[in-house]
This record gives sequence, structure tokens and C-alpha cells, in this order.
Amino acid sequence: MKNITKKSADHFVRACRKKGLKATNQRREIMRELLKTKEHPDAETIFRKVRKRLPAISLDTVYRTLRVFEDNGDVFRVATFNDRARYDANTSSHHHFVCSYCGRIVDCHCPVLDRFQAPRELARLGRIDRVHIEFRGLCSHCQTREAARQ
Amino acid sequence: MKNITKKSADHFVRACRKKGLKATNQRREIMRELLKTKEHPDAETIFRKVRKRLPAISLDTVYRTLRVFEDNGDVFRVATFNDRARYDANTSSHHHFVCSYCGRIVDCHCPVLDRFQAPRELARLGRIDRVHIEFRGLCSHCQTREAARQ
DNA sequence: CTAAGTGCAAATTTTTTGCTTCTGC
DNA sequence: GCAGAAGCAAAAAATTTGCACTTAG
Repeated sequence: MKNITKKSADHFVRACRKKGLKATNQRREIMRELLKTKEHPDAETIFRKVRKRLPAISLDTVYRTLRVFEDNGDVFRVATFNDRARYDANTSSHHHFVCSYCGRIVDCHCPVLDRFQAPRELARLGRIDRVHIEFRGLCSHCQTREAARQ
Repeated sequence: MKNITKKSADHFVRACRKKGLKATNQRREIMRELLKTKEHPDAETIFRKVRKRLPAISLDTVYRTLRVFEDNGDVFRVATFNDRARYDANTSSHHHFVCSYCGRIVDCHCPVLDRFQAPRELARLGRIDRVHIEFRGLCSHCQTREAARQ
């Protein structure tokens, strides 16, 4: 389990300063939550978790903070499932597998994908800042369950 | 401009029958709208357009119909922009460029992308049904405008 | 004829905003 | 001390639902 050490807390403060953002407890806890999970949670989920540590936090602070993080490129809004936006604090280039049954989102790290580059001819569409590949299907978990149901 | 001929209308009826769906006027018009535009409209936009031909149609019929089409694989829900789901009736494998400034979504057709396949090692995550690559950036239109503003 | 689909209005869910109070710097 | 952030409650926006009526097959 990843421990948020004093060191990484300091890092958070420094990162905020650099961007002219105030390093509040709420922001720190929201980021901590996003960093420690691989679940790509939505605002509501983050709110419930963070509230355990910061009982006074409000849901709209979570929404606002996610937006701030998103605007600053600290967080990405990944696939929407059931109309809820879900977030990922992993800013290194990576891709996602989304289970169309349960909505689970799994990070895909693999050298083949790392090497993937936008074809040159797409440059005519505009400036490409980010490439994100989304694989949709049935996750192994749901596959097993589907097989069992037959 | 693509004309929805009597022939393609018949095709719609047959396609519905095959899936056990009723071929209603509303459904036909919604599909027609989706087929004739390249704009990846949201429910509200489709509603406004279709209403010109079917003044009695309701917004929730549009929502319901999009859902039915989505469940049947006739339509894909592509990138969400400003929290609105946007739809695409182009069911052939293709990808999207999304302008992060204006939200414009442009289809990407290119042989390099057609050849793209999910790396084998991803099979452990589950069954992959669909691969969708999303390029994010600033479209040429907004790029020009940004340059002009400087 | 009847199951599926529609319209309408109301409900729900998700996200944003206005305003006051608080706090990091 | 002050600008930026948080909390709260209310609003707005997006989507869904219950129910009575209509229609395709």
C-alpha cells in the first residue's frame, strides 16, 4: 500500500505553490485519495472516502477541486460510466480498459502502447496534446460470472 | 448531402424487425439525424433537429431511443463534453479527435489506425470488444483563433 | 389485439453557482 | 490583511421514471 509520507506531502505543497494554488487540507486529501486508489473513482466516491478523514468537507469542494486539478493537468477525466465522470491522477501516458458490464476501469501499461504515436496525417486536424486508447469489453471477472450464469 | 431514400428507409425497417424493435417514426427520424450529421450531437441537439419534422416528439423519447440504439450497438456514446453524452451512428471502427477548447469531435479515418490491434497481453484483462482511440488537443480552427488573439 | 413505444410531468441524479465565512500565505 | 478556497443551500442541467394513451406488427 502506498504511504503518503511527509515527503510526498511536502511535494504536494511545493506542486501547489508552483501553480499558485493554495495547499489546503481538502485538496491534499482529495489528491491523496486519487493517488492511492486504482479504481478511477467519481466525485461522490471520493467525497465519501475523504469525509472519513475530513468530516466537514463538502461534496461541492470535491467537484470544485477535481475541476481545478483537471484544469491544471494533475488529473484526467476518464471514461464516463453511468453518466458519472471518473478521475485518474496518473498523469503518465497510459490507457484504459473499461468493462461495459460493471464499469470497472483498469489501467493498461504496456510497451506496445507506449510506443504508439498519432499518425502524422492527423496533424491536419489540429495540435494533438494527448492520445488515449480505450478498450471496451467484458472484464475477466464479469466474464467468469457470465460463464457461471449459463 | 446524403439522402435518406425510400430504400434506406426500408433498410431501417428491416433492421428494426431483425432486432425485434418497432420501426416508429421517432426512431427513424432520430437515426436519420444521426446518420446525416458528422457533428456527434447530444440528445438535446438531436431533439431540436428532429422536432422540426416531428413537432410532437419529446426529449425523453430521444433519450430513450438513444439508449435503445446504444444497447443494440447501432450507435456509440462517444466522448462526453461538458457532461453531455454525445452520439455517433458510425458503427464502423473509427476514432476521434476531440478539441479540448470547443468540444468539436472529428472522425479519424486512417489506414494506420485501421491496422491497430489491442496488444495480446491485454487479453488477461478480459474480452476486448472494441478499441477506441481518442486524440485530444486544439483543433485547427481554435488554433487559428488562439494565434489571432496573441 | 397487445406488447412495445410515446408524451408528459414529475422525480432523480449530477454538477454548478451565489454568497458568506474562513484560511493559507 | 487579502485573495483564494471552503461550506452551505439553492439552482441548474442532464437524464430517468411512472403512468395513461397510442401504435406497429
